[in-house]
Amino acid sequence: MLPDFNRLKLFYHVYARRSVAGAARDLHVTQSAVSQGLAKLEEELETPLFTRVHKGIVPTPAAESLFSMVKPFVEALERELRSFAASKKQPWGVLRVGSPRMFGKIYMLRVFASFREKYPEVSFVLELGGQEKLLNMVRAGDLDFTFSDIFFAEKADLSGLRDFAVEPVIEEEVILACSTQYYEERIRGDHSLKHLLTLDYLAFRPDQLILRGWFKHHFKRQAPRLNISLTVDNIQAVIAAIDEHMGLGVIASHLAWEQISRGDITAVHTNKPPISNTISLVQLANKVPSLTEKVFLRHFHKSMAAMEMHKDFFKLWPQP
Amino acid sequence: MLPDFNRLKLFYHVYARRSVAGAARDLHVTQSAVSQGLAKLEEELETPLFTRVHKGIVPTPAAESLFSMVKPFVEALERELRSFAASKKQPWGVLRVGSPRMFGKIYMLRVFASFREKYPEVSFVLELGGQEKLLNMVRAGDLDFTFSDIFFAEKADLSGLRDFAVEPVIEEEVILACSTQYYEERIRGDHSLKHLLTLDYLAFRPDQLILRGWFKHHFKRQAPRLNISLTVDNIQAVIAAIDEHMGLGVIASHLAWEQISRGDITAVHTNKPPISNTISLVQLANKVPSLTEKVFLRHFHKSMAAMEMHKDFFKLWPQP
DNA sequence: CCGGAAGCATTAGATCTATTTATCCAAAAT
DNA sequence: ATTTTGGATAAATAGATCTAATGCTTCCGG
Repeated sequence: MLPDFNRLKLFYHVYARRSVAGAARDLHVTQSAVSQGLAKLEEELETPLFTRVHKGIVPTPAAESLFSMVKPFVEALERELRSFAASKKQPWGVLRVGSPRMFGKIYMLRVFASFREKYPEVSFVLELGGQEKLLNMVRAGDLDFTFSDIFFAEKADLSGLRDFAVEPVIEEEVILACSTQYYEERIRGDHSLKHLLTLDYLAFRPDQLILRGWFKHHFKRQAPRLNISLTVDNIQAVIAAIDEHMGLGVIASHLAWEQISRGDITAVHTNKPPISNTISLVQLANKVPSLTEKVFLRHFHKSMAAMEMHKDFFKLWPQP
Repeated sequence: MLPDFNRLKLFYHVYARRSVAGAARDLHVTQSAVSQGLAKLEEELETPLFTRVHKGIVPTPAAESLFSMVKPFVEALERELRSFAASKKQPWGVLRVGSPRMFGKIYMLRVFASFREKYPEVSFVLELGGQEKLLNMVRAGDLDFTFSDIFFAEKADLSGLRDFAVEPVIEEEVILACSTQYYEERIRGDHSLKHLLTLDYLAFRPDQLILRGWFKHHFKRQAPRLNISLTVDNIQAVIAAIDEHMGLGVIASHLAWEQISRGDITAVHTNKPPISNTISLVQLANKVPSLTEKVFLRHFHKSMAAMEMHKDFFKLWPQP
């Protein structure tokens, strides 16, 4: 069906130089090789590409139109090759990373911004979404890597993780919290399941997965219907709702650290340690990371390390 | 420098199928061949194109951007191949023909029009101009063929005609003519060189080549300065000027045949036969004509044959 | 007019490389 | 446990590509 592509490369040189011998020089082969190759191409295409004249060759219309498609290809290819080479010397190009919504909005955007200050040649595609979707995108090559939290995930399809390399990058303490005022009015130390079920809840996303997760972890049973006073897909909005005394929400403690230290927000502990939400970097195990990727991940880890210095502050539990 | 093009073709299939084994099936080779070829391509580019996962491969960003340039090329190539095949079954595409201005405007446009009635898939590029320019364009492959008149050419570079095939297609009788009224008033049978030099002339193009040619032919000497009353590059305008009694112009007799038969225009003969201007079809000798070309030239010759039926009417000379 | 030189085609033989055959490995499906 | 699937690797081979040599034709310089 398609002709031999190397002969098209040969044709490209012959046409560009309008000369068999010239192309031979360009390609560092003998004139005979070019002559034979060209003849074979014409045979393959069943179309004469050049009419032979005394000392030289003259392209036919077929050659012109063939060249008009080979030329842009060769040129694009050369550009491509140069960009491959360039991105081996310095970070360059697009980095496509996935992240859980919360983590992405809070951390990643900041890291991207600071990275781009140093490497403006690198741009980012940030894909926010559920872990399953993100992992599938990594598996399909649509993302270079993704961040993923194990807890928030429903049933981590651990069997399918064979191909992935998973590296924990940060641990969050997941707490159920409300405003101190709400706590004083409605809870006053009664952390029993029965009592908690009478209160108002703030759901992060309609599936209430996170709330259910909290109850499952702390009471070993599926949470029954909860009074949902607000559903919203933005964790900052959940915290704002807590501030407004609208009820209880599950958040990462450090996200509301200021309010907690000031005493505006209070966590509801049980006798079990709080959920530890590990956020991990997930990528294909055998992937050879590009320079861009390596430099970015080094930058990312540095940023995380800087935050880890506050790590102790983020721990509410064990209670004093 | 550039990678092996056949491996790019291989890459195209591997990427399209996201599978080494799949590409092997497409290409009718073994899985091993594809695996090795792909490995070599990655080596050539010094860039991993796929990361190997358990049962399969996942494209890297480099593969994506490479594919984004290979894909349009392959598709364009397939289209091209189809159009090559199509134009072997029926006339198709563009025919680029050269012609002397006069001949082109008078004859060629008509022939094109009638051809396109039958083969609307064929379009034309008509290049009007001097013979040297047109021959060079044929030599360079910019025209498929050209029509050329030998007489009107200055010094036909006959040495350089080795590569051309020349085939006469029509003979014109070239005459010096004026309006009968002008003839009666200013010439009255005195066709001597001396007398003729006192008259007014109409030049077709500023170089006066044609007028000079007429004098050289009939009096065996270079024509001295002539009174040029009008210079114009359109032969119809020359005839119109003759009609308006502005002077003498050199034209092909058949172009003013009606006026001549009506007695409105008179030719100035000498004792030598008039110039015979042979218009020939010129093309590269070794060229294999495309189907389009063959069909068109057959059509052209038929049209010419139809005109040749009037051939006798076009002869003014020998005078009765 | 004659002997290079330039440009391409052609042939036969040498070289190279793309492909196959065969084997292996790991995970998934049966 | 066994088979199946997708891929990697090593060695052998078949086939394509390239070179060397030669011929052909035209142009050019002496």
